[in-house]
Amino acid sequence: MAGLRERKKQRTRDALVRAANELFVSRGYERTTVDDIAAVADVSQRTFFRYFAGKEEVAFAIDVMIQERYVESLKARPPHERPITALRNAVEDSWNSIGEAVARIVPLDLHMRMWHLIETTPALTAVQMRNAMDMEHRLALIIAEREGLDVRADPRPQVLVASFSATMRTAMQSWGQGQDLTVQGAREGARGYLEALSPALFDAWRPAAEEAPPRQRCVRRWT
Amino acid sequence: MAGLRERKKQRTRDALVRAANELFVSRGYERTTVDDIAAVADVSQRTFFRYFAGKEEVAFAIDVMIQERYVESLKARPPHERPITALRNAVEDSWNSIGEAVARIVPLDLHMRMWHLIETTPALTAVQMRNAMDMEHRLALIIAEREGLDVRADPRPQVLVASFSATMRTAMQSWGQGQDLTVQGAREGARGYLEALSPALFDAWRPAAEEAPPRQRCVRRWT
DNA sequence: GGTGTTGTGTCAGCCCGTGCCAGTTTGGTG
DNA sequence: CACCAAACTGGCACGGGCTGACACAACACC
Repeated sequence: MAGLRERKKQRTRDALVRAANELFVSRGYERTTVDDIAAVADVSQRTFFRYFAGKEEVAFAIDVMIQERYVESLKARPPHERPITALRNAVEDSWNSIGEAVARIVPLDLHMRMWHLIETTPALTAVQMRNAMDMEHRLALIIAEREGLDVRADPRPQVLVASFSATMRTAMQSWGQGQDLTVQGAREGARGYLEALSPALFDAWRPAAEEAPPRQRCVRRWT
Repeated sequence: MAGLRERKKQRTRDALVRAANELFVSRGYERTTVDDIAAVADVSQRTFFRYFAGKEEVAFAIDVMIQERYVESLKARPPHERPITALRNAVEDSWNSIGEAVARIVPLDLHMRMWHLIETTPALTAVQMRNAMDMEHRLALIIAEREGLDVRADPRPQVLVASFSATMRTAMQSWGQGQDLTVQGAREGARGYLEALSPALFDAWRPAAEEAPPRQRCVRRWT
């Protein structure tokens, strides 16, 4: 148990996150001012900016936590799994523990609505995309490590992670547009999209004979 | 030839874009104020905001134009090409005509440096990612149309486009980090990454026998 | 040339974000 | 317990992004 100072800081931080999430969800991101958030959390505006670099950052506090957990899950996957399998299984793993971790800071359904707000607020989707990109770099490094590759010389880890991440994002997006806002629904949606990933790139939509197959000698180049 | 009013507007707009690009590149995005841009283009700050919704928008004026051209290229691809082939060929097509189109507004090397600035400025990369996402939706619609699919019911167009786009982005990124900032270099880099795309998802990195193959019965679900 | 439309400049004002300084709380020490 | 140094906080001023309102100038059309 850390000192009083540390605990106090954690409490104000959580209060700010909770206040921000509630205000954002109830009256929208743009229509919420930093002063509002600070007032609800009972601190000054100046203090808010000592905890978060900007208004955007507080909106992604939960997401960042979730991302950290995912990275840990991936690192913990056994090394004999193939890259894409590890990526997929890490999703399943982290989804099991995320719920309660989130609930310790904000109610779960509040976070769901917050996630939906991010998807529908341009200024926030932009930041979300950049965060996703940063994470892709980290994941590519982990995959490259697992496989003993140099991420600078071999594009495959980066490409694989980027495609995987893009697919997950797409799944989450269409899930958010539907009505079923349960975690279970997201999980099943993601499974379906991931299953569509390889065939979509195999291009097994029509009989392959319609077009001459492209030469794929690239495998030799990196082996 | 449009009226004087129309031409004048076009000229101020181009002047603003050019001024902004030059200032951004020379002293950085954050250290350039809107007043600076307006001053160089010889208009008031208020007028700037009548042409562009924000400081970010003027930074992507050229990119938006390029994106429009790419969409046109894709629409013009013959319908017998398979989706991924059409996407790839549209890249080749548009790269042939983009250079001169850009040069009519800003010098080409200035745009190259601007592109590099976007990659290295967090606030701009975020917007770039969102733009890319918006475009993915448009491309998925086009692909779905070509194939006679419903983009809401079948995730494959969205997944394919997302993976393709992510791969292109990755290629552009590693190209920007290198020294060869010629269009030819970008073209060849993109080819290599695209060739890596399918094998990376096939997972042909190690002998497949190490792990039981995942069931892929999904193809049946959408045929 | 007169008239309505459209574009522009000026001004005031809100909000985000930062540097600065003074006041308060906490943790450690004699 | 008293004291001090470190860390945290609040208040203030200010620069910069962005918007609404209004008056004025430039264009288009008759």
